[in-house]
Amino acid sequence: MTIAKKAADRPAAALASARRADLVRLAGELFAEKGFRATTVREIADAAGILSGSLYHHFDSKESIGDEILAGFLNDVLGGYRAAVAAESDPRATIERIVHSSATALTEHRAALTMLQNDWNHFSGQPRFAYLRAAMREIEQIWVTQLEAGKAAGLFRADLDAPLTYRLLRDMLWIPIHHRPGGDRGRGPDQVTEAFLRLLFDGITAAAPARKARRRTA
Amino acid sequence: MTIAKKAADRPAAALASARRADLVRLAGELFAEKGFRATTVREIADAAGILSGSLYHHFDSKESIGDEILAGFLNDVLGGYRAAVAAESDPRATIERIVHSSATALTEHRAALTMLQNDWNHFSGQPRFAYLRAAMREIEQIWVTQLEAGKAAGLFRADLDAPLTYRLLRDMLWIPIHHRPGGDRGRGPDQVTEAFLRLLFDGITAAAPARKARRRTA
Amino acid sequence: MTIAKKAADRPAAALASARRADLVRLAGELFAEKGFRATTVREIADAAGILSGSLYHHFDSKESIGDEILAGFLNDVLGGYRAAVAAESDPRATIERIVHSSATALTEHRAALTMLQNDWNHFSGQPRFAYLRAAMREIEQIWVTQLEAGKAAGLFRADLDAPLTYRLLRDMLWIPIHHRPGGDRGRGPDQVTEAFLRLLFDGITAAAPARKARRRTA
Amino acid sequence: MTIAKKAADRPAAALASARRADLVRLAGELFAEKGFRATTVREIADAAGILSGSLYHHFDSKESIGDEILAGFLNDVLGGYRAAVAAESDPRATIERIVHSSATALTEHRAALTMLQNDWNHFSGQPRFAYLRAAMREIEQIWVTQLEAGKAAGLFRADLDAPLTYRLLRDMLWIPIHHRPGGDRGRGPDQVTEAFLRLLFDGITAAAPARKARRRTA
DNA sequence: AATGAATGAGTTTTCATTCAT
DNA sequence: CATGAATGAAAACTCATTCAT
Repeated sequence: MTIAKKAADRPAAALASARRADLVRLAGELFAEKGFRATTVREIADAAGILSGSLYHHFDSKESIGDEILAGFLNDVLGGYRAAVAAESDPRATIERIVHSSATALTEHRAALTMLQNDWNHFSGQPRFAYLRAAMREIEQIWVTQLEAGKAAGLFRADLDAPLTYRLLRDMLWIPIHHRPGGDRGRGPDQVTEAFLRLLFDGITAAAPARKARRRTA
Repeated sequence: MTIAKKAADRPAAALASARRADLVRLAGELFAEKGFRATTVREIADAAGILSGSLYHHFDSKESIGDEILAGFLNDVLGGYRAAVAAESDPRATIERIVHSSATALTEHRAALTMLQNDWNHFSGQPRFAYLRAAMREIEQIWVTQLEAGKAAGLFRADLDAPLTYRLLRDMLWIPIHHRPGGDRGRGPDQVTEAFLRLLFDGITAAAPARKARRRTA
Repeated sequence: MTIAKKAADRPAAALASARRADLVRLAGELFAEKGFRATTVREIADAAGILSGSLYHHFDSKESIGDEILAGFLNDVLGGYRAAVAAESDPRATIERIVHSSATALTEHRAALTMLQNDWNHFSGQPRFAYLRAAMREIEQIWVTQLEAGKAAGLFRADLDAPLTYRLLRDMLWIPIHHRPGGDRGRGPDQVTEAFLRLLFDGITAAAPARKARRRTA
Repeated sequence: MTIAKKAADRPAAALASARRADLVRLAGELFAEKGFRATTVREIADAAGILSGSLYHHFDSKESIGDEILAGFLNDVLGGYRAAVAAESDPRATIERIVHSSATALTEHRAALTMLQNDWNHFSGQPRFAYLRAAMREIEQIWVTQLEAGKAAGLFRADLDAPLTYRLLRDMLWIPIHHRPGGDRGRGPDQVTEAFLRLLFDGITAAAPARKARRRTA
């Protein structure tokens, strides 16, 4: 049920190596900064202090480094989504769980996000990365399901267009980590996540204390 | 005060040329589909039915085509923002104006959005595209100003973190056009815009008719 | 019915160019000398007096140069075979026609032979070169058919194993031109072809005028 | 007078090692399938279940594996040729001996043939493999001598061009084993060899019924 | 305005080989 | 004997750009 590549095709040793993990992390940092395509294997090798050809001792292509990073990320994210759904709370609680777990996954996979944002076109077209589209479909389906359930339960607005709302939300979801480290003076991921949930549930409008209507008088 | 390149830089004929405009549009469509960097000048030339070298009769570089597209877009967008602010209504009305004008600009400049999303890193680093960062700063400043004003006027929640809210919102703003044409069965740009505003102002929670309070997540 | 690639996918100009034809001929000479894989694009470019990258203005890959050479050759060869069969003479005359036309094709496509001999494994595995296998099958089938017809007509030995005989013959067929130019002092292609036909029809044994019988191999 | 490398060059242990012999056999199988150059040391190592670097404990280069295989093969083949000549029968019997011994050698050295066919250019240029050219010269010389002797004895056609006939024959000689295992339903090496000799001596033409008869009655 | 040919700097990738452990 | 990591040289290919015609 997981997305992760089977280790079978290459010697297991290659996948386990500590050096290899180092290189993936290193490459990830560069991808996070400049995007996948814009990062050359030479740059990765330079950062690792080796020659570019030497990378191919550990990976059989640049793509496979990307694969490893993306698959790991989506595995984590989907894991969080599925766990949230499996907990079987009410839709609002489920969404809260989802958002919190996403924030965690994002924090631990900084590179994957940039890669998906910058190079989505590049990856999504290749058969090798078919799982990207599949994962996106599953994520959308979970959101839409929860939003509809919330409507049915009277928790969310009855006039909510669930698929459209998901679309509107989608990119916002990626934001918490998009903040450059140190770019958000004094606000940690938790605060950002809370602000997001607050915005999602309640919007920005102040609760109308004395007025009957929520809408303004003009 | 506008961003557009001075016409003086290049032969007036070139700028006036209908062929040139055609080529920019054509290139824009390709950029919208695949991103700026991922589109080769050969592809643009192929689409135009000429050889790649011939493009350099019209433009002195691929970058300058991108420049033209982005500058035109940001000019429109900033125009809308400034007009909204100049109208001097209350913050909520101003924000509505901003969102509506953004939706219009986005519809007319499909290519620019994809370029900014996919190739932001590429452009934002170059001095030539310094105006991109400047425009983004102006846009952020206008949003933050309006959000703060709304708080001061008691329209928006007092606990709103304006800069953070803007960040959360930002990518959502780009969405309306991101929908592939025909991808949103039956929903036109207007409906999408309305849904966005509704989400922004009120969130997804149903108005609690009989309940005491709606209250937050913690 | 021909093997030649449709010109449709690339601008017709590219296929027609005189320069392009020059380059194919040039590459062919190198392939003939050293084999396809053993020849680098740099060598081809050097021979043409340009940089290796410039070759890609004319071809989209080294493989496609090989494709052009091989397809042209097989087209000629198969043309000769089909014409020989269409002439509807007796099998011996048909085989003579086939051998003569093969000798001609070989003389005009020196490179193709070396490529097929040295790099058969390389090409025959790729889907792009599926026509190679198809052509070989057709050639074999024509030979076997003619050999069987000759047996039925009493022209060829009744104990002839047609498929096996073709196998034995096959490589011999390609030889006439394989002789390095100047390597066969005084013998032109015609003499070689005649010697081949004589060997094929009569073997090397002298006609036994007065002797009783000559033995067999046990 | 043998071609085999002097054992003195490398530690006796290495030559004696059973593991080493295994590796040569293994490499040979891969060479037979894909050719020498097209087979990477990594593939050989993979097949042996070790890492590519570890091969260099047994051989000092990939070339030296090829050397071992080719030298062994040519040693066997030349041995057969020389023995056939030393038997001092008539030319026809000598040729029969040669062909039979070649067939045996080929059966036992499948890899060597593919290597010579695919990578002749690669090897024949190197000083280290000078013995290849020498062996080929000796083989040709023996054939030509036997053919000429047969002509002088009135056994072979007086108009036979001996060097040219050898050239025509040459590739056919290698065939018997070239048949993929299982590719020749029901025909073993012996049958193939007989068919070859029959073709060589008598050609494919049926004995002319009304003439005295060149051939037997069947 | 456009062609056709080329440049040149860069890209990913391949692979035999070396060597400290 | 073998590993694991690396080298280094060369391979095929990409692509924005130039320029004489």
